[in-house]
Amino acid sequence: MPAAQPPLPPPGPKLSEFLCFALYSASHAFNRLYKPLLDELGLTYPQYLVMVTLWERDDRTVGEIGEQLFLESNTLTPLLKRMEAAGLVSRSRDPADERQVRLRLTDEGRALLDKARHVPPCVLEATGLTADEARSLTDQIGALRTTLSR
Amino acid sequence: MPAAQPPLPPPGPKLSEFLCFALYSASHAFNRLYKPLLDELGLTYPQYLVMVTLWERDDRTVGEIGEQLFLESNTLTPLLKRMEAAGLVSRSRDPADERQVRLRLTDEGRALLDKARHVPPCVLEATGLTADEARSLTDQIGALRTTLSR
DNA sequence: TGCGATTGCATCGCGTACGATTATTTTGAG
DNA sequence: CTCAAAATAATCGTACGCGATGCAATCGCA
Repeated sequence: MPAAQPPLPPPGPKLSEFLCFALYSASHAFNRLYKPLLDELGLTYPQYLVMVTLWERDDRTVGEIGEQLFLESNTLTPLLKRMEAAGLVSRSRDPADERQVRLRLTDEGRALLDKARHVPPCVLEATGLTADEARSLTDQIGALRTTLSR
Repeated sequence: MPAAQPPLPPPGPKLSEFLCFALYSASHAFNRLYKPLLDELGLTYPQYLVMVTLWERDDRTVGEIGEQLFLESNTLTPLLKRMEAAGLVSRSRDPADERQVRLRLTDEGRALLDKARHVPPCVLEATGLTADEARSLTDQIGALRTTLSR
């Protein structure tokens, strides 16, 4: 009769199988890739995301930007102040509703768009994906985020 | 003859099409999902990842853990000190190579595995994905991370 | 109209991330 | 065997994220 299996503790989960860890580590890998590109623009990665939202549509409130980026004012306020100090945006209370702060691109902030145009193709190339593959993955992950935040 | 197109500035990239932003925001969404689950264990998310690596194999150096998690000692050292203060791990110089610090689970740290077993299935359920779908997405993103970090 | 509830932003504290630097130990070429 | 180079953590400064809380402006309902 074969020896009984030793009562090894059941194994824990394997790190490599964690979807959350794949996202976490890939997100950091993207950050490291962006760093040198954004250093040339004087932006951090979250600051770059704010610029993208403002290049899409200018004159937004803190809340609107936060809705786009899934961030709260406790993160955005200091970040936006640094961007204001860097001369990229202006922050001013909305006269029609003094609770709101409106963000507007300065001329310098608007001009940065042209210097930033090479970034997305450069990043896409580093992913080694075709545009279609990247879009598909982006959509899958976007759908996942929507499911998670419920 | 049709009017000439007005010389609108070419549009910037759309945030929703950014793969990096999908990863970034989904990663944060996972963090928010994990928070209440890990609060019960007294862990933060990166600390949980460290525990997962140690549950897989105990008695690792800071560098080995960093290799698994893609983190450096500047991030890990303070994090591990907090885990030591919480009584989950011990930190001690390797007598055979005094440069290295070896991390070992305490009894309490080992015991936490059982309290943590419900977390992965709970998270998988929140993703709304089947195990196969989750595995496929994990593999795609893992491959992407490998490509990016080169 | 008055006033409590809500909204929108700011502040504070803690815990990551990470570039740059430092200190200590080990390695290895000559 | 020696000493410069490499390896390994730790330290420091800056910038996120975010829970908790504070504060002023607005809203809504009696």
